[in-house]
Amino acid sequence: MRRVTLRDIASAVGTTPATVSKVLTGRGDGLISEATRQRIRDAARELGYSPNLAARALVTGRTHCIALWAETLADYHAVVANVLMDVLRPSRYEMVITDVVKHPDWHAYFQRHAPWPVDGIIALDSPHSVQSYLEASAGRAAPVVSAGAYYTTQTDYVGVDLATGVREAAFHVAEEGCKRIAHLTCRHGMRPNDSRRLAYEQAMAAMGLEPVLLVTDQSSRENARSLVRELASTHDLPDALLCFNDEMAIGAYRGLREMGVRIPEDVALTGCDGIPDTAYFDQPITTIVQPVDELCNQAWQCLMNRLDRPDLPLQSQILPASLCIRASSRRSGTAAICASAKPPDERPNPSPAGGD
Amino acid sequence: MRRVTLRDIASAVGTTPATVSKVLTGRGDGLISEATRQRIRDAARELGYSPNLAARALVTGRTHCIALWAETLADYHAVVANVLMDVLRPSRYEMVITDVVKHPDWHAYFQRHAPWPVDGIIALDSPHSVQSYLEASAGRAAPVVSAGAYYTTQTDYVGVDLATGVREAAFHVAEEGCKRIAHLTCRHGMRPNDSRRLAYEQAMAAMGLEPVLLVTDQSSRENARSLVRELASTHDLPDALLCFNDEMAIGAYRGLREMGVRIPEDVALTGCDGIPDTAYFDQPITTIVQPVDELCNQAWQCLMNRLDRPDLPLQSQILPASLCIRASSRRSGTAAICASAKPPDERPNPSPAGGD
DNA sequence: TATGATGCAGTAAACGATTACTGTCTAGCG
DNA sequence: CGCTAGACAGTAATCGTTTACTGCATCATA
Repeated sequence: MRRVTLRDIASAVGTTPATVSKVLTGRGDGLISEATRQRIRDAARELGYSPNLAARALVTGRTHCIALWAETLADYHAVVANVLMDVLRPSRYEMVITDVVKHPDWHAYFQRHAPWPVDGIIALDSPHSVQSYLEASAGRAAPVVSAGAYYTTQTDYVGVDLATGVREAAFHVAEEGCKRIAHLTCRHGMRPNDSRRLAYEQAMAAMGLEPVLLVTDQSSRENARSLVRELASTHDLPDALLCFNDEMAIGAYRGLREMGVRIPEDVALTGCDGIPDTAYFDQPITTIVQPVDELCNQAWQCLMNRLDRPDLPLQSQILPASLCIRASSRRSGTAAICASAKPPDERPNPSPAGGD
Repeated sequence: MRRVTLRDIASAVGTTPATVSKVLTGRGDGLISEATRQRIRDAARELGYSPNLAARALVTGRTHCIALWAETLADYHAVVANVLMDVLRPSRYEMVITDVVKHPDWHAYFQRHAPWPVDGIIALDSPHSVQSYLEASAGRAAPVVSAGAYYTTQTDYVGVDLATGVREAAFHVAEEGCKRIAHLTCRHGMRPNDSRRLAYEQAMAAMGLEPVLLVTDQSSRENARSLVRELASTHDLPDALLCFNDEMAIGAYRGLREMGVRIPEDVALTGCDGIPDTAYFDQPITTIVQPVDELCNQAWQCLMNRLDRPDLPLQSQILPASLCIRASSRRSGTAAICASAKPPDERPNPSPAGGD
């Protein structure tokens, strides 16, 4: 069954596609009589018309679709993706998600996708993909807004200041009586410009403590878990573990508990990002909460601005993160100190699995 | 800077857009001389050409884009989305994600999107959206493959048999000595055709035990948590809690621990879906593991089949799930019994937050 | 009765690709 | 020399919209 087109409606009503287009896009308000408008709308409904968005995109140059670039859809990234969808919903924009990082050949990928199907891109913590993209498409690219913890001057940027949170975390565990405070990070956290590691080292220096860097290959739960198990079996554990992100904190949590290590009595534990999961453990995990709602809203607004006025100077802004102190790092008996003391997943979550 | 088009390449090489198109799409193999082909390819690279996919889609009728409909991008759904992206990657297809459920006006939504930008749709546990879609678009729709736990005869279907898992779970906790075995579910789980609840009731009947249904409004962690806390405070707890899904199990876990209830000694706990999180708790949570890889592969293949041969009869298949028994339900001292004894997130997870 | 406004709707040219056809040129053959 | 086949490339229609422009009544005004 062939799709219904403007022409079909036009001939049903006895008019032309142009008129139908004007009416259906709402651009015919002073131009087409109310009677005709009504007849066209009725016919459209009756025939089950829906526009061919490819044709529309071809002529308008807009697809009403944006891309989210993230390395994966798990964990923190999934949280962001979810919020971003909430932000987009009223806007009539769709979102295509690409795990840029996993694509074996960026250049080929960009060659194919530089122009499409998106009007713009929000790149979450993907500085290298962005750079690669900008190079590959030399000015002809859909605009990019970088978001996340990695600063860039090549695109609009909405960042989160995790460094302050990490410093606070370091001081906090010190106040709780920890002496040997380690930073559990990964290869990426070891890059020269990683703000979390730098903040950790800074804080340690300020307190006159020796920094201890524990580095895994990737920031996965399993990597953190096995590293911690190894440490525990050689009795080489620090008494505080500040983790690169919540994933690593959760892996470390499990590793410690498996080895019979008590949290926080033997080892105080903190994560970073503020994903909901951290709140549900026997000892809820202290974490640095990212302002995800704000991040998504700002990134979206920024992108819309850029689409409206492509030659604005590059914008950039940094949002604050906040340390949420929970049981995993609290040795003294003080009460919870946390921006959001309750589990952070109070975001309306309307339907159950199998729902809709 | 205007985008580069076929015409630009053509005039650079001194030929026509048609020829360029043939070469660049690989359809010019016997038709265009090798010399010309080379010149065209060089020019394309040099000018930084990338095709306008809207134009291509308009004439070919294919967008090389599919939609994933899910209610959210968290939890189990995020796991599926992630795997699906892995499945899609080699195929040169993109994925747009829509949380159909949250759209306030389905009909309006479908009116806008029925045709686009997708060649097909994979609908994860979204029976109502699918139905609504099929009605709204009467045969003119992009094909849909339903996936998940809710059976439908209106589209191709790749399902997962959770019922068997639930029965096994019920028998398992009974064997562990539980007498008062409750099912913690939500409004959706109470629908007449919910296979999990039915399986639970069946198993209870088979064992001659009284079924106890605990029902929350939605399947969220927080709902489960508060319900369980209430139960604990009125000393009305069962000694086993079979949860609708892992979300509810995790919420229940937290609720129980907050109230000082021991798992599994006081209450044995099981979840459903097999999301990685369940493996990291002090008492790792028994769960029914969905074969997500298989699910995604089959759904994708099914969709591709349908696109190739639109008038094939509807296909449907059911995949088995498997009970993964962990500490949260094991009262006797037996060893782990689990298809995958290790945490289920061994799927390559190449990069850390902030990576790329 | 000319003269513009004004209100409505049609005309036709894009947008950038794909593709069925048509055409030209050369070579080979009888 | 005439004819055909094959190799190569150009022509032009098409996909379904949007939109700048033109056209035609009708009606009020000078």
